[in-house]
Amino acid sequence: MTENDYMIKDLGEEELLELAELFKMFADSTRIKILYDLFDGEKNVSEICEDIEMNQSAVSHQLKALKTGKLVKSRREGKAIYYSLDDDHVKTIIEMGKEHIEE
Amino acid sequence: MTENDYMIKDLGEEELLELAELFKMFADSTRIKILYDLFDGEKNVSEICEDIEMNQSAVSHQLKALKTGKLVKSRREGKAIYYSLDDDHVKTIIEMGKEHIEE
DNA sequence: TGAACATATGCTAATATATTCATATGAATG
DNA sequence: CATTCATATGAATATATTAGCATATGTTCA
Repeated sequence: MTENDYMIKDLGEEELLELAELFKMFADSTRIKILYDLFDGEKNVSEICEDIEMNQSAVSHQLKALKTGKLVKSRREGKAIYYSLDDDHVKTIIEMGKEHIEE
Repeated sequence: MTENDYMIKDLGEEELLELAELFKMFADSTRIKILYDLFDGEKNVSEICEDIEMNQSAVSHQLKALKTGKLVKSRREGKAIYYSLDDDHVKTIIEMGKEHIEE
């Protein structure tokens, strides 16, 4: 690595591990379907289950993972809980992946 | 609204599964270390092993996964085999992830 | 208060994945 | 052409992850 290299390499071990954790969120079919479903905007758990055709328990488990990973946020409205994307980067990251596979 | 509003929703089940497969490549610490190591440019297996401090077999196995996923390419030069990133999107995707975790 | 509804969670079995070890392949060299 | 060096690969083990079931929690409303 040279001093004048324009590409700045500034990720340490710790950050790379964090990155791997982040990408894990997108690396499962159920989770990526949920994220993509939320591109439309806020939805409650039942709606998500219908849209992606997965049972409630599996969806809840994955929503929890996504929430822990700070990719979605939730708010309660009566009995229902509404989830939405928590970060613009989610869309951007998926878009980048999309461009890759489209080649 | 957000900078991502222009984006169309046009991914089907099939493509979402492909996307999950793609992101799996970034979702493991060994693989992301290898990819990031290759930001510097082409390196042979021994160099990569030293850089990321993993044994040769583990690195070879993950290089194979990355090659299957079309994220790296290789060429032989004598006894050594040199690997390099096969797609500009690799850098972009990692960069997007980096921006996410930096917030 | 209790029944009905929406969601979450603990546990478990099935499955997937990563690492390591031992060995194979393939190239260079004396 | 036998040895050494670089890398790949197969098998076994260890570990992680997922989905589904059963049940718990929390909310509404009669």
